[in-house]
Amino acid sequence: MTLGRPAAEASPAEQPRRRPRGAVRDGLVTAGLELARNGGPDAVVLREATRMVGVVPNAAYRHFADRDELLAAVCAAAIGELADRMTEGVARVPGEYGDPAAAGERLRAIGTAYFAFAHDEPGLFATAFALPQQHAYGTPDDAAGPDRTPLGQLRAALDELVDAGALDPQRRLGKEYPIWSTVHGMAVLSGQGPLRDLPDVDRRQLEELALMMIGESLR
Amino acid sequence: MTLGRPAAEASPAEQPRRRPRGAVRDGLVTAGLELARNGGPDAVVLREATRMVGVVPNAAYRHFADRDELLAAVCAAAIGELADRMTEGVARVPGEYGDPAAAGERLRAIGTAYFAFAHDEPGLFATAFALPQQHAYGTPDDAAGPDRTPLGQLRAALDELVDAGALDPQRRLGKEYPIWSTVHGMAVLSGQGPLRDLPDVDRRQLEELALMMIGESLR
DNA sequence: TGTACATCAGTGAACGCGCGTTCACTGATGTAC
DNA sequence: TGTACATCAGTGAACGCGCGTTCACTGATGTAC
Repeated sequence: MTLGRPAAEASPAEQPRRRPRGAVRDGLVTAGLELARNGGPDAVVLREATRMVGVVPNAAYRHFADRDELLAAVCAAAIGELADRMTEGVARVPGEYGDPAAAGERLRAIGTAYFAFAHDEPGLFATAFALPQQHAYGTPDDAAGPDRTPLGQLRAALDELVDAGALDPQRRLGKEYPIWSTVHGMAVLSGQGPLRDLPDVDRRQLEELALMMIGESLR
Repeated sequence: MTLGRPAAEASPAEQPRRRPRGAVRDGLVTAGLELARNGGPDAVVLREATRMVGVVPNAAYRHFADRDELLAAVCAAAIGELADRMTEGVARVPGEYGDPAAAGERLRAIGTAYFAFAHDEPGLFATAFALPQQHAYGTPDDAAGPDRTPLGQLRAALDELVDAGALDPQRRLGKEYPIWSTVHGMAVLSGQGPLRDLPDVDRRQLEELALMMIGESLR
């Protein structure tokens, strides 16, 4: 898998050798993301990323202070992929805002997307939580607009349940954290964790149990 | 921190140079455990462990096929420490077997011990779940006798709740997994995870919310 | 009880590896006047 | 519009590092007869 041109087969003066602004940086992040996809955070090797982009290793230092800063960017991208999956899952649920049943389904869709991401992309999932220093998990990238982070989307789903009258505002307080924990814990245990060798059927059943437990705790 | 004698200051022929049987192997595991305590699974470096024991690097290969086998032993030891903490926590709860309130407290003690271990020993906690290949989590080391593994102890607590009449046997089925997930998820998120920078007070509050959610799901 | 021999558990030296990172450089691009 | 210069984004070469692992060896311990 090669991104950009490897130096070996350089274009024969047809194009300026210079890449468009930001292309190398973007390429490094994309390459790092691919490495993370296949091997988790430890596989995000700076030299390998530069090789994939077709650039000399130290060129990376024009764009990142060190390897950790590259990893941070990759990590943010991984979180973004998880967030996208959630958004898609939620969008797929019919029913207008405030409908109690639909609100419940949307919350469930968030959990399901979480499980699916952890299962389909174990490397990215691990990377999303291998934050070298930053969070970017609960803090919106923009001050305005809806919070598209995973935690933000979970909060929105719970808020809708309250608006729909399906959840007592009193019991809403802080509920996102135990719920997140339950989903995350199951994803970890059945993914990389001790339950990772379970057959698919069993795993799905455990995931279902987790979602049911969450449902119970909202009733 | 040095275990055993470093080769430098060898005893001047006072003792036979030979260590008692199994001492080097045990020393390597102990050294590895110490490394894991301070830096997680990645810090379990074979050469460093041999240095701590005071033995030449390749001596380790008399006792382990490779680094992964050493890590597996260290990982098992870390799981053992977690299990010990649970056992102690449960033992500290008064009230005889079958008393509903006491049974509930014992289940809670298991969760509390889990949180405390994750918080006090983040390196060991991470190592306990960095299983290179094996499980040893839900499978008892002995066919006979009570299951002392973390999952085994959780199961026992739930079984007692059933025996005490505090939990419908119907609802008992598979409950250990969502419960484990909730506790594990919270431990991970607030430990190494995105919530790791929370002040102690807030963290404890979230842990409490997780335990409450578990309580609700048993009612 | 004594001898012969196999096994065990260590030593010493070396290997190849790939990594992150630094240095001095160069040529293209963008900017000020 | 043209020139002078600063900045940007790459190259090329090299570094030190510590790791896991292999090889051939040696001397002590345990075992068979």
